[in-house]
Amino acid sequence: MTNRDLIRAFKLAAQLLELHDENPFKIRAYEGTANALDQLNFQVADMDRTGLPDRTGLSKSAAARVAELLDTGSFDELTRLLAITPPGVVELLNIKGIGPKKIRQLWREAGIESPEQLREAAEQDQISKLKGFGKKTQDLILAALEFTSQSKGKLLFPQAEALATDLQARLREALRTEQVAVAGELRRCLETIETIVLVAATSTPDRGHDALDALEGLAAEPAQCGVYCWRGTTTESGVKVEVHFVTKENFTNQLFLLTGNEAHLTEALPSAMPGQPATLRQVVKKERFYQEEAIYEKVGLQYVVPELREGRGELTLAKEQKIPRLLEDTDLRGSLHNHSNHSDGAHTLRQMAEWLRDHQYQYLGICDHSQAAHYANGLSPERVRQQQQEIDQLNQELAPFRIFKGIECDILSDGALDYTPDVLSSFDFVVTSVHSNLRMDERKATERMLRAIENPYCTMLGHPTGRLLLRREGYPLDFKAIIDACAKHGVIIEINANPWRLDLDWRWVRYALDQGVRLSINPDAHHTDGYADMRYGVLMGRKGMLTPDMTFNALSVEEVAAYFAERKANIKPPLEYKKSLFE
DNA sequence: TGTCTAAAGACACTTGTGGATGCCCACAA
Repeated sequence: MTNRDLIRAFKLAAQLLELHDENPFKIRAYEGTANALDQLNFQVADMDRTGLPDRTGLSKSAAARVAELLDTGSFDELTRLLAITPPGVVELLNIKGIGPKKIRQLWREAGIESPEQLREAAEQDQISKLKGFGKKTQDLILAALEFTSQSKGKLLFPQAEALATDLQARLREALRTEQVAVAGELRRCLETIETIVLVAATSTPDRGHDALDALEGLAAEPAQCGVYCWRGTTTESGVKVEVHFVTKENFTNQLFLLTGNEAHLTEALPSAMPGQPATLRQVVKKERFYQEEAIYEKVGLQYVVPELREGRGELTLAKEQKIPRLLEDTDLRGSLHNHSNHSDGAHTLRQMAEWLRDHQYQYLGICDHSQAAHYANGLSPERVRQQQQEIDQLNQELAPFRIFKGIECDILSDGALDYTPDVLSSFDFVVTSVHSNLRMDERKATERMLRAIENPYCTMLGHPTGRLLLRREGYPLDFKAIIDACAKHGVIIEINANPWRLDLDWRWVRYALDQGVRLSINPDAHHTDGYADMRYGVLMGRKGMLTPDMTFNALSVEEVAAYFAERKANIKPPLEYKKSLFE
């Protein structure tokens, strides 16, 4: 059981207490425990139970509940609360936009006990008639239900990858072959995965079937299966699994056919002569290959890596040998946009810096939350000053490693930044992000963001849409206008590498590059473990053909320092920005 | 629930915002 699981349990208990209208202070206490656990920089499960309160700073009874969770998977109060709540009502807690109080009312007054019943009632216009609800809330509920149902049966890339790796290992063992490969969406590194596709070379597919049928957590769908194909779903997430059994000789051809999307495989080949195969699929149907490179070579194309096989113009570029050398993990020289325990991170500045230094990176950009983000312990100007002093000291000690003074500055509702210019000018760089008022329409959201981009102190745009994949839709934006403005004002755009975000969406990367906008792979790490997410950002960049020379944090520490210094030197504060005319 | 000051009982809520509804609920990390 990870800290995440513990946090989830305490949050659930708090929500259930609220649902049952219990003591508000008790609710607070449970939320407090969840928050306290969130701040820890070690896994509670690894610790000696008797030392829990001392090491975690939790109260005795909270620590006892944590111990109970670790031992039994639940605690008394949580078990009691779950027992008196219909499972469907617990499910309602996952719907964005309605909280425990509204759910209590839906349950007690309208007898709604599941998302399905809620949908029916909303569709029949019954919800809008309840006290405290109206037409808008009803529409919001329907939209949230729709989003939740669309997210069903899908996994984030890392979750799907872990599952696929496990399946791959099991199949390798069962079939006694190394030739088991991941194909499909996962091999193309899509941000969310609906079907996990594997290809296995074997002359005994029945053994593969037996192995898969015997796996716990996997349910076969016999109607969809054949001798050479096993299909089913994972019981926990509902994500589909598809395993294709092929002969050794057909392995490469099948892997190829099961990797590229339909558009990639059926796009007319730029060089096709009459009588020759007209598409990549036809090429592979006609001839047997042992290397994917040979397939492209056969038709005079540059090799196309799997993550580019989306049918978005890559074949035309391949024809002209114009697919660039794509960004790789090892190109990154530093990590910008990370948090420390000054705001809501788990590690100290020193820990965040030393981790990067010890892993051969040259610099850290620290971007704690700005003052408006109270919920995340955002920094007041005074605390900004203290943090910057600490950074100065650390920089002396850790040189040539360098910590850049940054901030994740909230973009307020009207597009203004969250500090006065004199505070903003104290940073080396400023990442601007939206964290509040996420339900704007496209016009308003775009105007708000444009105003932030035009602000001379804005160095970089953070997670542009605010989306949380499978959990929350981002606000709509006119991306073209946003990217054009970034080009005009020299603003870098982040690819937030947190697997929940992956925002800027990779589908806009090429447009940004074409406008000359540089991108930065930012993990938004709140913990040293979070740095590992940079890998997902690199994958998204690659899907958009991001090159090392257009990646801001592929620059060396000297280049980054020079860039920040020059940009700052060019800021001419407008008259009204000055604190006093007599300065 | 948990902590504090005083020995059982008082007192404490990240916070600010927006939006929908009829005065409060949900959300941001």
